[in-house]
Amino acid sequence: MIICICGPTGVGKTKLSIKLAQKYKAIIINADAMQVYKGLDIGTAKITENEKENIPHYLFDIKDVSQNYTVYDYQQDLRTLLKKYAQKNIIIVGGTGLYIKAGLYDYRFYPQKENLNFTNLTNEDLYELCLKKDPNMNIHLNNRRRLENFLKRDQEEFNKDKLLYPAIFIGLTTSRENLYDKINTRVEEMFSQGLLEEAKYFYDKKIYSKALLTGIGYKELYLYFDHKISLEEAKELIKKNSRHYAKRQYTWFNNQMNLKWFDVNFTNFEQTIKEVEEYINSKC
RNA sequence: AGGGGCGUGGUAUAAUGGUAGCAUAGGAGUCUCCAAAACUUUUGAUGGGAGUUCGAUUCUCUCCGCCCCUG
Repeated sequence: MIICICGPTGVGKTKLSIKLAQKYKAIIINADAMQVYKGLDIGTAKITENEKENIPHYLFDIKDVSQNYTVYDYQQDLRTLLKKYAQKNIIIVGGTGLYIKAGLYDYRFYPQKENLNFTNLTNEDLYELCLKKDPNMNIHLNNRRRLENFLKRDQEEFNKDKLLYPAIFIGLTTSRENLYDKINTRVEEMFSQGLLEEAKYFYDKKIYSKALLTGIGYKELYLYFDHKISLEEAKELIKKNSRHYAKRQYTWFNNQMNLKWFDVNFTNFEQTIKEVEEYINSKC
């Protein structure tokens, strides 16, 4: 049995994953694009060793921050584990919708042509080339990254909505107001737990990798260390970027995946667990 | 209390006696390897009332609110 726990950042996915793993004697697999990196602990709200309750956790801390990790890598890693532990109960938990979908659904990745150079071409040029390649492509003119990717890859048709690994999809949610409140509080907590020092460690080592320049909580502090913004501004920016991120997560989960949503009861989490368990039991 | 100044979307601002603009926050969306990413789209405003005027957010009066100075 595969249970997949989704939802926006800060809603309580990790907590639920432990409870369900205990109940179903399951292993836990990470589905968060940033928690794969070693050392990004406080800023990614990664589960601590103590909190793991001796439950086996996979795909956490598997990469050095200076390494790049992509959705393609994740798909491979996840599927390897799904095969290896096919006889076990598995809980996949994380907020990176694309990773989850690419892993469980029929996504196919093909090698890209590295010899192409688009630097002399305008967006309009790229757009024309894309249309020539496929008149039905629907990438927006301004989305240069996607246009370039589209030209770098030749791919067969496939059905991205075909589920290869049947799973029970659980979505945790709460009111937007409540969630934004949680996010703001959590950022404050991260700072009191030492987020600043965590980021400074990598900054002092002059590591400017993808993980640190795109990870929320790190990229903003890098701006602070570079004296581009104040600490207070960095903190507010982290909160704002987290809110934006949560919003995009909702858009993805609502429109790209089919989840069973559960409204989290923060004052009585046991109640939420009970509801989720009842749903899982009804599905198997 | 007296004198002066200022009130424009949630916030910060622009402009005008004739369709109130921009940014940001907020909402919605797209989605095949940077996804904690990239991109698209959109709801909101002239403090209240009265007057002058064909027409007032703009000019006048008044009330309310905020700020500064004096006491």
